[in-house]
Amino acid sequence: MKDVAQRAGVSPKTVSNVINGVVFVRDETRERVLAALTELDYVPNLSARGLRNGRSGVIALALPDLATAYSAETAAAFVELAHERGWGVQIEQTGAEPHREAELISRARAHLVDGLVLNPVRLAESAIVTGGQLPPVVLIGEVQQDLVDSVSVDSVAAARDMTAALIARGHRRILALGTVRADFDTASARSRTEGYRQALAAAGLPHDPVLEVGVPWTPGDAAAAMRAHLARHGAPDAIFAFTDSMALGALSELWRAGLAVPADVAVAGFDDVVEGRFASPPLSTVSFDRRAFAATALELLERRILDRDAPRERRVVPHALAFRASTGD
Amino acid sequence: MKDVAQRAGVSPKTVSNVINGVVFVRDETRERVLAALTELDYVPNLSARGLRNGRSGVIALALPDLATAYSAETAAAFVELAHERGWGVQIEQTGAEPHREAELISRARAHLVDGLVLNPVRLAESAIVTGGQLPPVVLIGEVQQDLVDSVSVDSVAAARDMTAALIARGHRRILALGTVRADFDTASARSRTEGYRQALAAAGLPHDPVLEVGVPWTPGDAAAAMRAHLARHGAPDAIFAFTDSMALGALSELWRAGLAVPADVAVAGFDDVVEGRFASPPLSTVSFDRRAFAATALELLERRILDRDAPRERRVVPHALAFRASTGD
DNA sequence: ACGCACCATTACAACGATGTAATGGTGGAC
DNA sequence: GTCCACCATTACATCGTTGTAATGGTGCGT
Repeated sequence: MKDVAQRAGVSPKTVSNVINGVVFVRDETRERVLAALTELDYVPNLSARGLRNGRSGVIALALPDLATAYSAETAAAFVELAHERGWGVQIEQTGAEPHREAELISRARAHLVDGLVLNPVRLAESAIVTGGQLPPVVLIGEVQQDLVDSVSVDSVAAARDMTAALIARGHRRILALGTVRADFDTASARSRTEGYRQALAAAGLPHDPVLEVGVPWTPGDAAAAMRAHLARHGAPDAIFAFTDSMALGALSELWRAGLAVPADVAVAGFDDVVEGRFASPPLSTVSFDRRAFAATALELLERRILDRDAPRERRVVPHALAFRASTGD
Repeated sequence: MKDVAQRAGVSPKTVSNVINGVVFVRDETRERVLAALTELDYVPNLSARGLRNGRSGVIALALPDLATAYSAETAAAFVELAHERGWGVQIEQTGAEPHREAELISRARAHLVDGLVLNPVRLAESAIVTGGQLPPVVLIGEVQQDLVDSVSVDSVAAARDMTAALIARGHRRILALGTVRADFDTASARSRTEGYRQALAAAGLPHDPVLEVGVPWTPGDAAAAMRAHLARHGAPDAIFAFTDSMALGALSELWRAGLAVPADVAVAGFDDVVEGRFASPPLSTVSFDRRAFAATALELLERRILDRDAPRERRVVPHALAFRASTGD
């Protein structure tokens, strides 16, 4: 900046004023500075700016597992919308480990990022509970917590609705894929299991533990679990996988077993990822507006960054059921 | 830091020395400082550190479209490996637009990121060609260019190998999905189209323009194109989609048309994404080690960051063909 | 007892941008 | 002609950290 100032024959501060659009700059001066700016191909040092005014213009987005289609779509929405607000997005993977979550919060406090959008997996162990100085944080997903803002879909209602829809289509033995298991006990799994059970109860259907298949939320684990289930218990009427990703794994295994979807078994998922839309057959699923979700989270985060003491907010984004061929629609 | 120093009864610089593991610190002093550090819950200001020593410890990863399974797996590999090197990853979406690429290079020069891993889409228009002051950049993907380091898979060979494998399985009319089109002319599309043609020529098979379907690389576009093709020209013997994502779209459309895979039409993809592994039927594809790919890119980037004048390198990561049920394997 | 070497610590400046307060310069009113 | 108001610009300090050079203190050899 010093060089630019010298070239334009003004002080560094005047250059700063031009860059930041301060009003009291004579047109002639401004033009001289702008010329020098482009001639020297000046680029501001954001570390310095960040140091000076306490903002880096970067937020962090932390997801449990980046390697999934769901993460990809979520990240894309956040990056695009954050960019509109002039923010960069630093992306992080927590691997569902609380210590990684805590680490990220430290990083945020390290002023490298102005705020943090965090998708925690377990509540009790979550780093958030450790009071202390919290940077601006917005939680996304099922984990709710008293100290910070959050955005979520009503997973209980969504799972209940989808299960009810399967029941309405005449299915009785509905396998839930991805329910809570001792070694895989997440808030999302709990909500969706809860919704599933509520729908069964409401319809007066028996609750069969065999139909609750606890399994890590990956297509591979889902496929393996389905294979074991089919061998031991035969085919259910329908499968409600708690993520599209697991539903795809289930579809693959059904194909392998020579079972037709939806003729022999109906299948539904959760998330509405693109790959589900183009599955064979296309997957019925719980859908929600990813952009609206991200926009809400960013809105809360910005509010929190501007005012640390703003009242805590908990927003719920509406969901909808998308019925496609995998349930015979 | 000043507070910590005061509490420990030393100067700020000594605190800094303790934090950075400088040798000449008496054990007793170190302990006092460490105690003060934890008592005050000190977190270093990374903007200040970045300003002082010219490194932010963050790199940028720029991909054309974040909302794909391929991007997700790529990003996950980069984030994980970068984290091992102590780097954060800022993620960006270029939308295949050269001006976004140029913008990112500016950002890199703005010292918010120490380097940039860029997946450009078109060569001629790419921002890289505008000489000027370049920050440390590593290109990934097919776009090759003289000024900067790059890592890629040999797409021509890979496409040739896969096409040859389809020919070896007795297929003659092999549809290539995602070939170059006037309004969608990318380096990757060129390489793969080239490899496809080479294999046909090597086998003495005729080159039928009808079988080269130019289409944007998304499952939706692929499905639509397949539908049109099936209606007009009937089913080919096999389909070689230039991404798994398009292959999934094609599978979906074949399912819709009542065509059996692989009995009626064989299908192969490119990328080996998880969703392809669990497609119905599982997708044959061109596979490569994503982690090794990312590791190579990061290695080149680090080298470049440490030495701007290091000789330019162009690395090729090996690929392999994975044959699964979609080609009858 | 003196000086020297060596280790531990400190004072100071600098990284680059920007807020604050002060300065310089111009035009108008009386 | 003088003074004031007001606009444009500048000098200086500051954000938090760390490299450099200087300082202080201890123990050893002679």
